Amino acid sequence: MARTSTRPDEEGCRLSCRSCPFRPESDLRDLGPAGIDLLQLGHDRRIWPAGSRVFRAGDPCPGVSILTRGLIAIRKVSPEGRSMIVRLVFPVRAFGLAAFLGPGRHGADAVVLSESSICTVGKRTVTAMIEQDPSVGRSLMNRLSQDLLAAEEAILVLGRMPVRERFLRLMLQLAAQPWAQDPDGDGDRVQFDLPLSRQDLASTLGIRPETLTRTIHELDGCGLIRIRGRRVSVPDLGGLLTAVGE
Amino acid sequence: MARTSTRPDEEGCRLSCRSCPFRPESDLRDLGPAGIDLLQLGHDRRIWPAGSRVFRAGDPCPGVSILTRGLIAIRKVSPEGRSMIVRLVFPVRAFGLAAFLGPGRHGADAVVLSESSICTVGKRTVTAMIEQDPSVGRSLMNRLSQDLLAAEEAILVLGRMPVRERFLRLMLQLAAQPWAQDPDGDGDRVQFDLPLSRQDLASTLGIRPETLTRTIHELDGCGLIRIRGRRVSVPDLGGLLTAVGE
DNA sequence: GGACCGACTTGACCTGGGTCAAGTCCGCGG
DNA sequence: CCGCGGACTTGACCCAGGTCAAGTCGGTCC
Repeated sequence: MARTSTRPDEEGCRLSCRSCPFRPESDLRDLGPAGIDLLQLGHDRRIWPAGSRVFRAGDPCPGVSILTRGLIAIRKVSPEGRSMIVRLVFPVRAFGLAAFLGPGRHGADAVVLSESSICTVGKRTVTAMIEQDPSVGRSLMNRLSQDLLAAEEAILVLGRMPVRERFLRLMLQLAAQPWAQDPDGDGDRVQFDLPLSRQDLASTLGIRPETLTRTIHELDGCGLIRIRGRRVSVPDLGGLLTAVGE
Repeated sequence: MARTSTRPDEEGCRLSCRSCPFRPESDLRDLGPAGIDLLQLGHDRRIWPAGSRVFRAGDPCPGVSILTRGLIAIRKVSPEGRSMIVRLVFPVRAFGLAAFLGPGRHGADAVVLSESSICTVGKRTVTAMIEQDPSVGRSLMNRLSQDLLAAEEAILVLGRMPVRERFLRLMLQLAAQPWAQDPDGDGDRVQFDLPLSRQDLASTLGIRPETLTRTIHELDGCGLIRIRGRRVSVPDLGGLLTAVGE
């Protein structure tokens, strides 16, 4: 795992795993006191700057990573050099699990899209924690299952829905994350800053940046969502939800 | 799990799990003698006709299924009614695993594309087998991981490759299955009958049947692959492999 | 401040694949 | 043998999104 240009995590250093505010929301929520002690010794938390790479396709997988803050892209590149972001990792999700529980080598790159704080737990520690608390193994399997179901949903969306709807669905995902603000507090309006560049947005949607610009322009016209630079405001979340058919 | 129009599997009835020719190739390969006894009591093997449905999205998941012969499509349908085959299940693979290890309900339909023989193992039996032989749990996780990696590959292919290449890749997958014949025995030529209708092929590729017809016609012209009705012949497997960039 | 550079936008144009409407083919029942 | 119906094909046309070539904008480094 490349450690280029990372620095120890100030927040992390002050926290013990026992009082870590992220763990109860994470896939390690079921860890008992003994398991937490293992985690305390066996984990490493660092801040990764935007643009850095946590691992790349083919790398051996030294353990499991958990994103506590920021945004990670899982990106695949075809032999001819065509690349696509196949999945986004939001906080507080584990990633690199398929490689850990499966073939032992990563099948894609993990790229940091916006400054992220990542907890890395070594293979040996994970195994020990699972032995200590079997429910941890179950919740990791659960995560993997959810990821597979989400990937199959993504295949449906990519294959059968026009760009405009794909884009709106992505915006809804981003609007559900911790960085989204609700100025009125009534749960209807939402505002946030895009944690991805236009290029990365386009790559996530499987389109060209030019098409993304045009799509944003078009959506701006119909008032469902407003995007100026990186600032996104959704005037009516409910309306947006019905627009994507949910 | 719907059992409409299925009949007990003649082959299956004659076989004991101990001597089952499929198990050593399956995800239950690591089962010890005690585990095999559990399987013997806790499994059910039936033949499913083409067109039948093994489960549908939302169904509770009563266990794990293993396809020993035939072909299954995992199909998702969007709320607006647009549907797509998100994955094909080939023999001898387990399916319905994500629901079993995850949320407990299926996220998609499983449709039988060509007459299939399916071994179903109840939840309780699977749990007992895993307790008996922890390596079984590991190989199921392994399967799930492989499925996720394959799904992410499918996203890349769907998002970034033209129809012609998607089609050739699908043909290569089909050519690697047990039904493919090699008339000369030199491993270069391959022949087989398509186990899917044109409609299902199109649905797997995320295109319309009309486009599929045109693509096949076009490929026929350049000699890489020959398709007459359901008969497929690949004159030069190596050439096909390099054509898709591998 | 100014020069530079990369990210983004805009416009003009093209094309892969979708859509719609006729066919044609084939298997089946009578 | 005929008539029917569903799966597949063909042709004509269209349009979403890709491509290419200029822009413009904003940030950073002297």
